Amino acid sequence: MGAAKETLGEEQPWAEVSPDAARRLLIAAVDAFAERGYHATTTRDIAGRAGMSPAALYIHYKTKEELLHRISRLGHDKALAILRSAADGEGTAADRLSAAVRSFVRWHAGHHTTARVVQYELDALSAEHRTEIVALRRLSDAAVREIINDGVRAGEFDVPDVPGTTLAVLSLCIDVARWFDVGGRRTPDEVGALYADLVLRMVGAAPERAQR
Amino acid sequence: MGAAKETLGEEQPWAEVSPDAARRLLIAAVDAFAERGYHATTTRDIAGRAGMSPAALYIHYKTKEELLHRISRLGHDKALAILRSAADGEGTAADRLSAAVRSFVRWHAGHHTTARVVQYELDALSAEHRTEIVALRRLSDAAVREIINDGVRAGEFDVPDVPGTTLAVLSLCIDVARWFDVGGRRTPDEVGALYADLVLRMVGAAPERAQR
DNA sequence: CCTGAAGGTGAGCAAGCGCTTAGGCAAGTG
DNA sequence: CACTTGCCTAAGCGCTTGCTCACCTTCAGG
Repeated sequence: MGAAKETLGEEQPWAEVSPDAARRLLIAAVDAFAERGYHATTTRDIAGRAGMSPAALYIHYKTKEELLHRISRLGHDKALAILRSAADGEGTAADRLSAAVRSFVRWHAGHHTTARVVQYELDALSAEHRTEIVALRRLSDAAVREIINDGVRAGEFDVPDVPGTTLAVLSLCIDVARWFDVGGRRTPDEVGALYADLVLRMVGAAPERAQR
Repeated sequence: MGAAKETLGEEQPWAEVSPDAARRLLIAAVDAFAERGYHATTTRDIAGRAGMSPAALYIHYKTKEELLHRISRLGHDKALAILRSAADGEGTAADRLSAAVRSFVRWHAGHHTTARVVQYELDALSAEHRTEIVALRRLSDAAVREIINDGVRAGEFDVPDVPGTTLAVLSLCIDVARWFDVGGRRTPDEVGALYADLVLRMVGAAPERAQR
């Protein structure tokens, strides 16, 4: 399915950020924020990682917070696109929920530095930027809730508390960014598969392999 | 002061911290760290919330990091005690897993300010303190894994990947501290009940509709 | 009464912070 | 050529940070 867009998964991250110096600064900021947190990161550190002087940062970004906002915005856009692509796909609700969780988790594990900044540094955003981002998060919530509602309507799922289960599913996936370790034994693909199975259990979908 | 009654009939939190001024400072630090994060909190802010001058902090604590360490240590001790109390209880593995999740989640929701600091400010600890805390976390992991293993051995659970599922269960519970909102519609008890049900589904325990 | 310990304060230091400014250099355009 | 434009740096400004220090107050024991 979607053979023409097959290569999009391998695209260069942050390709939409230009010019080159701005992208280098943004990547350096992602690394630094993920490693130490936004407030513990200095603008000198970011510029240093990008191989530039501290003042260079302010040519491409108005403030340190604008850098965080750009990262958060792009990351949330990407995360939402992943969820929607799965939600709008073909197949049963179980198929779509499984695909959504698998790809969402794979992204959080594979891009865990970015995801960590995106998911855990919201408080550092300005009030306006935060409300903008929170709106995006509600759309993610709606995408997942829609799949679950479809499954319930179709009789595939058994979910007593749809909003609560939606919250739990998203929370479970998001928290992958906190604990995922590149040096660990699990690959992003493996975690995605494990989590897809766990989530299908949470919604009471009939197990595919054997009935019990 | 403003922080509502978190005790739920239990004893006064932080009762083990003395003298009184040290406890007031610690409670102020918990509030400030939870609200703004460790690095964004100033020692002046902590002292101010406790109604004291900035210098007073250093009579009771050597550094700002020692304050965080004390909070983190006490919080992890409490969380581990909750898990172990449920793990060592009576009943089937499903009963014990359900009880563990319910009380663990209830604590994370009811004491979400403390839990937020405990779970999300580990990186701000010094290297030595962090390894001490990480050891405690491994014990929590072991407590949950033991219950799940018991259930698998007894034929109560169907869990293909025990370490992975253990990780997911703990991750799910911990993340409650991130999103729980006092102003929200759910009480800590309700979230605990919902999550206990979800976790039983994750381990493939036979649904006990009568049980709640 | 005096004395010393315990617990507090006001003032402030050295370091580090986010961010600004003045200016340099290379490339493109009339 | 002169001039603008884009990108970058060295220097540093004004402020805040974690933390210290000289000093004050309270109070129990002799």
